[in-house]
Amino acid sequence: MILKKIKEPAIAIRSAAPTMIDVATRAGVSTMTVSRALRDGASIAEATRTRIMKAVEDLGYVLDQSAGSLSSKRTGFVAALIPSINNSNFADTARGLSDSLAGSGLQLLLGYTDYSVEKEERLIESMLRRRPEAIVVTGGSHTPRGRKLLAQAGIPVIETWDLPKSPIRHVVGFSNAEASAKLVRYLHGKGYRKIAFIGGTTNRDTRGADRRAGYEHAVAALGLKDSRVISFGTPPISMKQGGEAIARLIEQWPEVEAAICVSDLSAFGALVECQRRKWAVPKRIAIAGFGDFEISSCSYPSITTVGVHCYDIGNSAGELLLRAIEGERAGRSVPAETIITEYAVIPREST
Amino acid sequence: MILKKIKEPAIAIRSAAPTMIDVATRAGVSTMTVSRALRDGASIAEATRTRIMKAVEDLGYVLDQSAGSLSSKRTGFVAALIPSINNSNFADTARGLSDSLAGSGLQLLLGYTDYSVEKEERLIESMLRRRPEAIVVTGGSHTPRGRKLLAQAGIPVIETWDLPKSPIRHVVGFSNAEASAKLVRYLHGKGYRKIAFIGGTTNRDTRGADRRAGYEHAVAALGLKDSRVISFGTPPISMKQGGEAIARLIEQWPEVEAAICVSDLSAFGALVECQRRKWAVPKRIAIAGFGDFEISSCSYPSITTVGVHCYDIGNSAGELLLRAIEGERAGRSVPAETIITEYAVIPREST
DNA sequence: CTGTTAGCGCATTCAC
DNA sequence: GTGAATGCGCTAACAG
Repeated sequence: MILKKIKEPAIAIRSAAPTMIDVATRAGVSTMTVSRALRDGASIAEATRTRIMKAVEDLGYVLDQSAGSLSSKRTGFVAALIPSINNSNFADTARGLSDSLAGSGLQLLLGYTDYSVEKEERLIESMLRRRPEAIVVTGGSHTPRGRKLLAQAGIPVIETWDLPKSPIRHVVGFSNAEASAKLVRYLHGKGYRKIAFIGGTTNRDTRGADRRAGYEHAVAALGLKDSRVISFGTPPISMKQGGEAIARLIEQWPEVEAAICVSDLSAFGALVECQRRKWAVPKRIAIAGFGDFEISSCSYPSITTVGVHCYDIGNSAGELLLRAIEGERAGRSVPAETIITEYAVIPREST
Repeated sequence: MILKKIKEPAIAIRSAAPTMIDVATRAGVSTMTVSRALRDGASIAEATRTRIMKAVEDLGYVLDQSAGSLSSKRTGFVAALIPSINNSNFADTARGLSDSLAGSGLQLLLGYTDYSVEKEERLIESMLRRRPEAIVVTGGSHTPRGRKLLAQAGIPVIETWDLPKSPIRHVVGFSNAEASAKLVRYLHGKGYRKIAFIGGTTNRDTRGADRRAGYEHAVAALGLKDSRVISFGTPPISMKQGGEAIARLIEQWPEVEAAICVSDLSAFGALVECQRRKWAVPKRIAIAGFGDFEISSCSYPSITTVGVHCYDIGNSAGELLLRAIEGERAGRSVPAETIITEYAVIPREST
């Protein structure tokens, strides 16, 4: 893995970083004036400000925000927990969140739970130690202690990507079960009757589990007698696993006409496996995914999926959170809000 | 005249979060003892500790780390800047970094530059305000001020994903130009002579620019007279753009035999476009990518690429940074280190 | 527009 | 094993 290491001699250790006092002394003002000059919006004589900025420049001074936030009781942090940083859906949500925070002076503290509520609990605690001004979590499933920590944190809490039965406070999400059911009904409308579901073995990915539940519910509601569920591995689900799963599926239920995969990544893996085995898609078997990843629009054939507006989930959460923070600051009581984001079946070539 | 502020009794309804004083009072000890109990390794009577923990539990107390770090001068932050959170290569690096930090008590402060050195400069400054104990950046290109900020920060600086000519301090990376050249030589060895390069129009993505430079250098060195470069769009490069680019390539230089794409994502887009247009890959045209994304091993045909150990870059950076932090704490002078990570051409079906 | 005073909540340092 | 005094670097609140 590591090819070679090159070491160079060390240089002298530098002296302690300059503080605001150093800047104030050099500019011949008080620290308070420096503090004002460094924020925008404060009324400062232009000459004073230039003098201060010069001192800042000369000394290479950088404001210490941890000290500032101790005093102002505003850390400028917003915490967000997502299951995985390597999943482009959640990465999009993080981007949407980050974008809506840009300009507010709030910085995102990102953590990933690896689809584990235990790891989430630990992360919640370590995040709260940083005194974030709001916290965004993925999903509505938490450990009892995690839930308690969130509820007692005294900051806006937003659960995303789901519609929890008893939300902690705010929610930005959609029903994964309903979205999945909608996909089943779409396939049914296209004439497919023997529809299977491919997902993970565990319920660690609660959204995946909800999608499976939605599938089973819809299949039953449509009077399609048998539900066919193939389970494979633990999240994060990979393309490769999707390929293995579809092979197992066809082996187990050769009559199957369509397969819904828990995400586009596994759908793509399934699609490619079909191509390798010369099973025509959608003729021999139709394939649908979930999430509208870039790959499902780019593959050949392109993959039918459910578009879930990942970016918007993050973006709306960010805006909601800004409103909530501002409201609490102004002493207003902020009502709990649930924002239901849109989703839509996107028909493509694979079905 | 003296204004007297009367403090409300502790029994008052307090919406404010409990502090260590509250815990200490409740447990009948001093704050110092609480502080010790909350860290591991301190010598505390077991009975005292249990009493304190009970008080913590009862009050729902959570340590305030921003206050702690002001006093201890250790924030527990490590800053990392990556170009994009939506690129699985950089997400892998972030994961590697985060994993190597787990257990050290250090928390990752992630920022993404959107491939812009100007945005990077702003991020460097806002990160430094948080007084991270080390900072990891992607690449060796920075604005002059960004570079100066990094150099003067007084903390370990690690540049990754590249081998800068004059590094700021530590480096964990590889030569993108050489890796790209190696891919050219591999294709040459397979008999290809008319080799093209597909990349972005700008030099914003400096790693992409290096790969193009490496391509041109290798093509010249091998005596392949013409270099064929197709440029499209700005980073982040998408699959779709790869598809458009290959169409333009074939139109412009119909004789072309092989195309190297700046990343696997554009390579995949190119591959799919060829399939749509019934251009056999690799028969009509061979395609190679860069980065060994999951998709290049999963697609059909699978895509020849350069594997670059993204996770290891982050992981090694994390370990290096832990050594450096520990060294500086111990007063040792830490020599500048350059860790060159491996890369390898991974031959697959597309060439 | 600028300065003074008084903490923010914790950990360091030294006592005991 | 525990406590008291002190200050980290900054900003709120007020005075001028």
